[in-house]
Amino acid sequence: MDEMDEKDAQLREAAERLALTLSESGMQKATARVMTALLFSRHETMTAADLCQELQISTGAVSGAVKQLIPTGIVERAPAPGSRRDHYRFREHAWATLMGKQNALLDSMWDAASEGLKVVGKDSAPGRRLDEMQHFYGFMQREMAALIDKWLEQYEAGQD
Amino acid sequence: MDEMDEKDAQLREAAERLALTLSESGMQKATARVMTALLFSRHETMTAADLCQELQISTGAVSGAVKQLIPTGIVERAPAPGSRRDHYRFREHAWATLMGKQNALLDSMWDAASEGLKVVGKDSAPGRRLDEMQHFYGFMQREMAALIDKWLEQYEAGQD
DNA sequence: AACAGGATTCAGAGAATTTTGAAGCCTCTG
DNA sequence: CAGAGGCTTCAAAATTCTCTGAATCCTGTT
Repeated sequence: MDEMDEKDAQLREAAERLALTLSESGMQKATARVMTALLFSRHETMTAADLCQELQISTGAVSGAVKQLIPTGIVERAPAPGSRRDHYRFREHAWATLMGKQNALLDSMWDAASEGLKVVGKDSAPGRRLDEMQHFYGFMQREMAALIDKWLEQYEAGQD
Repeated sequence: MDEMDEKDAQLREAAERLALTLSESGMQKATARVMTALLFSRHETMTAADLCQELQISTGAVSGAVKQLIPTGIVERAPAPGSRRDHYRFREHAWATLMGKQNALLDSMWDAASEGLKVVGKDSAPGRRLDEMQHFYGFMQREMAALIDKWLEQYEAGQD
């Protein structure tokens, strides 16, 4: 029965492909690989040792990746009675959390525009550009937050 | 009258700060600096030489940055009758365009989830995670596109 | 309280990405 | 159609980022 093995290989491959995409958009490679390994894993949770083995990276790399992943809310430590090892798990609603965090960038953009407008006033060339920018990011900030809530609601409702 | 100079300095500083933020979220540093220089510039347009001087980078770096910025729709070549140099300009509605492009990432996420679900089925551990993921990104794809349209409409209306 | 298993840290090696600078190319101009 | 100006390209240099692996720290067990 190596049909299972083949499926596992496909799963791991899909995980690696996504990790590559994510690292191309700025995420650290080891971090992305740990994240997708947990996402595509057959297991409910994985230990640092599991991750080392599966990804062929050092314990230090795993530790660093986890350190980034936990505060962003994508991964969490799972209780594992009777085990001294930490068990990690992909967190439920991680995507909503992740997108919410990205809104911090929207804030930065708004702030930057605002900063510029303190100096120049809307009737100048940079003023016009910054005014549009501020308008855009102000709008996005508000609407994105609402959108995430809307998704959560909708998803929870669908789960019944 | 060095009040002007001081304001210029503040403007450039704000530009550099934003460039730094952007480079921290994955954009190439020179690219980010060119972009913010154009955004915060007092001038309507800038030439490659202007950018070299202001940012203290090589012509090659400017050329490379522009090469990235133009296809993404953030910057455009501006007609400049009587000048042999190319003039670059921050594009109107660049933000909406930019965010639209980022939706390509949402597509990738949806695809990755879909890929995994082809292998495992929703009743497994990875299946449940991937199902939520697919649901989330499918939702976001649709709603984000709508949101950008809504902003454009609203902004155009406000301009009258 | 000493030990053992495991997580974390961090300096240094190594890899990958960026930038430079100069050569080459293209396009206007006279 | 020769020359000048300016843009692009690209190999090499520089910088930056990332990973490793060993030392250290922490925590629960005997």
